[in-house]
Amino acid sequence: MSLKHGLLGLLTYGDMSGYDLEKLFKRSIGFFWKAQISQIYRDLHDMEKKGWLTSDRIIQTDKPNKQVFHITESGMSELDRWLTDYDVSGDFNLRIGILVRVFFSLRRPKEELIFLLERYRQGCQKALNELNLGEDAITNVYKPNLDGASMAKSFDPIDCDGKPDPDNMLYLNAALSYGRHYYAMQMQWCEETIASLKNISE
Amino acid sequence: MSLKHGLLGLLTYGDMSGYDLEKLFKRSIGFFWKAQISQIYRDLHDMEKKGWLTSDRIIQTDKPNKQVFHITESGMSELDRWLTDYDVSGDFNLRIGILVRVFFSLRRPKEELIFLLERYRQGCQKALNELNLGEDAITNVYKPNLDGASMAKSFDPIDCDGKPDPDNMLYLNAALSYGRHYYAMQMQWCEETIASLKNISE
DNA sequence: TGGGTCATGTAACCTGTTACATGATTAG
DNA sequence: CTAATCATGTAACAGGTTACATGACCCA
Repeated sequence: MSLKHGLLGLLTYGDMSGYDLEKLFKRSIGFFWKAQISQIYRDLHDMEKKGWLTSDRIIQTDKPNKQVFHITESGMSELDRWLTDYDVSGDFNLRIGILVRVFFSLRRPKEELIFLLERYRQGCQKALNELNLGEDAITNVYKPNLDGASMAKSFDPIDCDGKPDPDNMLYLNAALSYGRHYYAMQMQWCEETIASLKNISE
Repeated sequence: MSLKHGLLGLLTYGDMSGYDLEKLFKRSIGFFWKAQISQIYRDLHDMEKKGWLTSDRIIQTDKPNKQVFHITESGMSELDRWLTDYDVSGDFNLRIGILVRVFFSLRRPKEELIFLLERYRQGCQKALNELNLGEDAITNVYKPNLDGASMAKSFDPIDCDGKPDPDNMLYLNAALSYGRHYYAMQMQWCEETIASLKNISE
């Protein structure tokens, strides 16, 4: 379980609607956890039923009305419970689809796998570029597109004087650093594997 | 979707029961895709309904009876369709729980995260050891514990003369190589992150 | 006598995906 | 005129997890 906890975490920075959350999610946790907007809405309503959130319906005339969620004491303690009890063993239940594909490659021509790995490498490169863009956006005087109450000002790791919050940046950097390691590792693996496939087929 | 395709792939090596498949799965694809036995049974029955498999009930007197599954032409073509159409984009829908945990670490004492990362590093070390043990078992005249009809002889990447099948080993090695890269990368990331956390707190 | 292996599964649940629907406003 | 953005969701489905149940045999 974790989309719920991701959303709880983001809601500690301020009250937001599902729509706001999705955008913030994409620019932050989204680099290592993909979420569908439909699931965000569902989980928000689930969490409201559990008492982890409350919500207010904001009437707007120029735009559609919005439902703004607020984390409760109970939600806060659930978040802290999750953080404290976090069990790493679940992280070793891997599901790396590409390796299943590689494993059964004897059934297909070698060129097909080389082509596939080339596409995979490109995908990694693209993801790495997006990660670096996201990092730039955050570290270089990044400002979320606030429109008053809707977006949490305090999410911004840069404080009011324009200086980064060193602790928040530390954790953000740790996560981004994983991303860089991860994609670089995979690109290297692709290149090595492609090379070994080409050696054999010559 | 992919447990089904993993099972289809293994069944190309020979007819097996759900129980046999689970053991074989653990020693092969299991290094990069974890499966529950209950799901294996369910998916086998689903696939039989779809016509990808047929099954025979084998009556045994000393042991419980078993249901042995056989891949059909239709199952073979589904496997090949999946191999050919494999879409890498799904592999970039990451869900790396530990990074969500790291991202919200400002809410918890630093020591807690250091402790968590230390456990994570140990988990990687353990997974890496298991991978190496598995590799040894396969490359050094590995023989699956065959008991006649139940286990597929042809799964063994070592042929009848005791020499490895070079092509099959190539794909197996590519997958194992990913595993080594993957765990080594994560261990390095843990060490770097722990070091940076300790620097700050001093 | 107790625990492990053999061998099968069911049921409830949780999580995530895909496709669809509505309808106004705004920018190119 | 068209596409995007704002803002909300529902329904059906696919995939994975957890807990439970049965019952015999074998080994220490």
